[in-house]
Amino acid sequence: MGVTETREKILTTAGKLFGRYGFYKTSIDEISRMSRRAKGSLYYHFPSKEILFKEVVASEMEHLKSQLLPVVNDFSLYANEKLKKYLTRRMEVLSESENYKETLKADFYEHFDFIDDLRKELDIWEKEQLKKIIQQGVEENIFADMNDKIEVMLDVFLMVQKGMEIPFLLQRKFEYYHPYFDDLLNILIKGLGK
Amino acid sequence: MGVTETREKILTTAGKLFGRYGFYKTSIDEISRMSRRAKGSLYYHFPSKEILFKEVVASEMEHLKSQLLPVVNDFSLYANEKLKKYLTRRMEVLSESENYKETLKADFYEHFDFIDDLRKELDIWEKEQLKKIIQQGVEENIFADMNDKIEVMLDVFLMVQKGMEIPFLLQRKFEYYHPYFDDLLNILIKGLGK
DNA sequence: AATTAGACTATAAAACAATAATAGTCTAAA
DNA sequence: TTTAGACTATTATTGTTTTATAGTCTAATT
Repeated sequence: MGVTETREKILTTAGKLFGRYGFYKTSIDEISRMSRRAKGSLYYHFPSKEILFKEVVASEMEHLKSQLLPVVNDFSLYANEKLKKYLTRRMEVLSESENYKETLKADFYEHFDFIDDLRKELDIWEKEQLKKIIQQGVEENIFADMNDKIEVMLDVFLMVQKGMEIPFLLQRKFEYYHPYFDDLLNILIKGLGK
Repeated sequence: MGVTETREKILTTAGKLFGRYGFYKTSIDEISRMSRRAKGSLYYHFPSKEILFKEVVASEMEHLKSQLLPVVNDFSLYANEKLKKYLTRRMEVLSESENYKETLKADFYEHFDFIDDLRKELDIWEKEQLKKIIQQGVEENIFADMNDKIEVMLDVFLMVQKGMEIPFLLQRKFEYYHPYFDDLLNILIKGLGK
């Protein structure tokens, strides 16, 4: 039994339990029992329940990145198609990311502030990717050049994304609005156009 | 003391209390006490606490409409400016509508289904107004004609609006994002453009 | 160095029962 | 149409006891 194996087992079990029952309704003893590892083992690898949860969320965020990166780096796509694909894929992946959703829910009534730095990190990463796409679009002469306004616009973009997360991910309206989502993106992309 | 006077007094007092303490933390006895009307009087005018609250919300919605209608009917404005003014005014008015916000909060954990029909009514009204503005823009040759797609686009519009309500109205990000809101609207309007 | 079982503690949550608050009704009077 | 106030059935609240939980520690095992 290697070190990585135990750590990984704990992490995936915790991911499933937290994802299903939420942070508060999942106990360390339960994770220990279900992963078939001693409690001491959990605390050998993770100093606290919060940090364990944080790592679970972090791995979901890594998964999101791993799904988005190929889109960003696919240079057979024009910037407008790329942006559309990016945003669609993003929602698809997040709609399966139970623990990310859990943090959204929590945000509403209690707020897990121990997750804040992860969120900020993801925001920065996403802004970088979106910036690349928009700059590609400017070079391809399909997006208007916003010069110094680009940073502000990226903030607006993230805000809109976040605004949609609650109805889409928590109120399960993504499936319902999926057919219209395409039209919304078309408007957005046209709005960015030259 | 006329009939209308008592009804009105109860309604405004209830509006203030519900707006400040929420539906559950405001009691009928409190409303009775603060409005200086007997409990029997409340029940003479309003058959239940729920319906009283509903009327309070309804009056906030009427206020919103009264603020938006002059914008819609101001034909000195081009459709793009009009749409921008409409959406900005909408957020401004709603950010002061404490009981509307209360229903948003409730939507999240308990959901007041006795308010659903009011919401649906407002949605229909808003779609009508937005439709007028968009059609005006098409006639003015500044918005692209979306023909049969217009109904779908209106749904998308409402969805985006609702998506923004939570961060804007509940998480008080409206003030923070206010300077960027303008840029967002510019993109949206350009996206609708010819 | 990594893992285990299990005892242990301080704190937080659940369960329960007693008490108070509340929505809604009713009456008799003004 | 409005009032004061008594009344009831149902919910909340409060305080107390019991149980569950996060986190620690140890001694043994691999």
